[in-house]
Amino acid sequence: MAPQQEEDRFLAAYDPRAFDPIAVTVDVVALTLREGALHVLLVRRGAPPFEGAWALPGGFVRAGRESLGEAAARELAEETGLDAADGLGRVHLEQLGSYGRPERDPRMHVVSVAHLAFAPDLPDAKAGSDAAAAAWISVAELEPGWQPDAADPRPNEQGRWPGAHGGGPGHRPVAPELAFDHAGILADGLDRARSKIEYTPLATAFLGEEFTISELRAVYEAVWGATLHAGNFHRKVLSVPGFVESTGGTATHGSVRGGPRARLYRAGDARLLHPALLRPDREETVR
Amino acid sequence: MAPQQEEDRFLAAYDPRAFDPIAVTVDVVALTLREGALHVLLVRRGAPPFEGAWALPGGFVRAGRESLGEAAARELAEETGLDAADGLGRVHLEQLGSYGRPERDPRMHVVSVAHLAFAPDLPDAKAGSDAAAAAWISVAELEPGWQPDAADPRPNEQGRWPGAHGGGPGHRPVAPELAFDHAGILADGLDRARSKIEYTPLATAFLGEEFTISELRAVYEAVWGATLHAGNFHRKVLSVPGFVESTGGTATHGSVRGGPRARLYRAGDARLLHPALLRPDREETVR
DNA sequence: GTAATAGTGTCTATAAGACAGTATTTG
DNA sequence: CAAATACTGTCTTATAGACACTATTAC
Repeated sequence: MAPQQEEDRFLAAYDPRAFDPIAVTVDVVALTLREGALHVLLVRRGAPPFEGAWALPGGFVRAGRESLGEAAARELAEETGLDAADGLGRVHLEQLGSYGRPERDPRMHVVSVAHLAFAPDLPDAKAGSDAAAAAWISVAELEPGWQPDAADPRPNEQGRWPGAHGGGPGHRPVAPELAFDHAGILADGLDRARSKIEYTPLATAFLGEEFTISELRAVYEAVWGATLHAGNFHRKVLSVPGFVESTGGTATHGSVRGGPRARLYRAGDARLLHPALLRPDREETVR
Repeated sequence: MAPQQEEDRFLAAYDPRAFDPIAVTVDVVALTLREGALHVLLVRRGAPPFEGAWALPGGFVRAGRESLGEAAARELAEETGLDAADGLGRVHLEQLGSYGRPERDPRMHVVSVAHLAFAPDLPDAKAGSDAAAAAWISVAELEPGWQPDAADPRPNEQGRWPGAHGGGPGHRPVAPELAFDHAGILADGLDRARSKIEYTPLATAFLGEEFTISELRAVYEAVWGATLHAGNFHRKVLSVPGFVESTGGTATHGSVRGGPRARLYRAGDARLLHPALLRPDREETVR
């Protein structure tokens, strides 16, 4: 190590302020199900850099005043309009990872601590103070390897691009570039979500307090982009201890297209699923 | 949101420097096997705060000059004496998570991006510039719920506490408090390591280029603190595609206490294990 | 020789998936 | 009534673990 660097380090041990500053932000990959398809919360940036581009919601951590998780919950609340009282408590929020390449923000070195959130269907997003717009965007339209007929998500009138990046009605809009390195963060978040529901009961975080097994299966199908066998899924879920517990009730209606009224369940007390629900068809893509 | 805070945010969108600074550090939970037992690299702090206490190796990220992973690799190299040339390349290094409670460092708000490293048996550690000492410390002596006879690690002459926190020869020293929140980071790192070797082939990162199945089993036994069935483990490892591949060679000697010469293997090309090697006995501790 | 180990065979319990079948509801 | 769905039964295959057995090496 060069002598100058050693001197730097020595000083820093006594006063970290001797270093050039690095800004710390939190970003949130917030996922929800709308119209049977997986959606992510995005904001349109109202200021440079990347003004006008879509980005993950996030912002600077308030030094000395909040932890990383608190900052992420605050940013999420600002964009969703939720507060702790009316449902933020039902949202699952976990840390995803930190992103700190020096050139990832043109202004200065910014380290972003990304978080991942699973939310039940929420009302339309509303822009926070520094965003021009906020919206739930269909993940299928954002992913490069999008396969339009995988899992057959119902055509959604809701999830269209609000405004920008045109494409008249009926046209599939071109997936936009996300600001900064947010495309990579989103990809990591989707990876994490897809594997996390394998071995934890967090798929239930996408649903209301009470749900049917079919609704739970719809979560897995939307997140994984795969069709699951209804009968085997049903038995499997009920056989994993602590995954779900019966409420004793039944749904008030059958399905839209017929069928008996399904029984209702709530999330159980397990934190990990034993045995896990493994994704189908991953053997060869993995090596 | 209060008007003053909105104003803060508006300005920050244009100039992040308007915020109070947060320092960014990296810390490394570096694990290795010595004398058949899991060890972690610790340093004795040579400067306040927590001067004289043991801590994870780490330091400040150099603003604008390195990514988080590069900073972690640099800090690890400084304490282990390795450089990219002579073996740092064989060390597995991944991000563990970030820790940012405002009060975790008494000097100022410091966000630490913790990393996790798996290393083959390395030479004795040597203190970096700002540490009074560095040493590989037996993990068993650091964990609260330590069970002295679990997995029967051989009594190690090497892993004793060098100096501090006395305890004469033959006495088990009291586990010391780690500086900052490093005890929690270490616990998270051990959790991650224990689950990561279930579904990835990273246990091989603790071994040399060539190894026997028994050496690989010793890694699992040391990390999990459990005894595994030799015969079933052997067959299981060979049955997972891409986990290990034969080199064609055999060990030059049998085991210390007899037995045939074992065949040699190297790490295969799989990145995930299918099916995974599940830890025994976790059903009820998990809920 | 004795003891420990490497590697393999076999049996059982469990789990996953394919498939079928019954009862219930919508339209 | 026709069609879709909720849920259960059954069969086949893959896997995990218990146990046993042989061959090989150290001392």
